[in-house]
Amino acid sequence: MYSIRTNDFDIRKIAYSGQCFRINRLRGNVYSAVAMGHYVEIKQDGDEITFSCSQEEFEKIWKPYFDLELDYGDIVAKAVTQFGDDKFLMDAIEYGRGIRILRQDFFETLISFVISQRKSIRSIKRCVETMCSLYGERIAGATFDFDYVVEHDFPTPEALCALEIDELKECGVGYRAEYISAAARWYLDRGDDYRVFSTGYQTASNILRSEIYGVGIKIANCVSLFGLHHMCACPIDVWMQRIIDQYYQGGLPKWMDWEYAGLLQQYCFFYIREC
DNA sequence: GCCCAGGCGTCCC
DNA sequence: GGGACGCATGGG
Repeated sequence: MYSIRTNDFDIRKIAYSGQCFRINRLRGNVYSAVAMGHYVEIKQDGDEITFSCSQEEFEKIWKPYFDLELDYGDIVAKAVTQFGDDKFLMDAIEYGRGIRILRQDFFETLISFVISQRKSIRSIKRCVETMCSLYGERIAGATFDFDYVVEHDFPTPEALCALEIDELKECGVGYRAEYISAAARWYLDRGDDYRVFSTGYQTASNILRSEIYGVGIKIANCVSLFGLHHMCACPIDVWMQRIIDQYYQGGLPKWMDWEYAGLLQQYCFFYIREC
């Protein structure tokens, strides 16, 4: 086990923030997470966060995954300075305090958000979990109570690419099976190209949107934000559109041009869904 | 039965 | 470029 103390971290809000689909509440203040080929449990008591893994694994895997090098308090302070007159945004930030933008695996993020279209978060989670248990490699990790539990990693691009459409449909993804297959093939053929990873938001987003069948503007923005950590990417889904219509009279708020618009978007998304 | 869910491709203008 | 429409599936 390894513990840290930090503000601006709330595992409950992160788990329900809709950016990741494999963090789940186990009981009370204990959550499980599967990412980057690892399983971990996380317990939060106030500002004390305990991970069911070694310090080495924390430093290598979970510290970057939860973006713990970045000072979110500093970003929020800047947002308050610049957009303090935006009442809705200030309320959303206060409510969502503790949410972070995770540094998730690119391929997992791509496939997960291809699945996400016209689905509820609950339904996305079920599809992703089924896909992992059917086609993902087995991994082992430690819990708080036992030193060994078996889980499944997210499937590799090779694994998904090799599947028939009907096999993908066994995960409950419906018509998105064709999109998943196309995205996996794209990744194997061209995705590991430096173009996508070593370029800025605008270029990366355009590549994703124009080259991958089934990826439009919204999913390209989700992948840019959650899979490439371009913090200016600001996905607009039905919930964000609702906010724009109800609180901004249909016009885009000023903060959406900001370099951390994606983080602010996440606060707003979480706020409007829970309130 | 109906409507909705972290949308997109296609068709048509 | 923008608007209408169909799309698989599960939950309320």
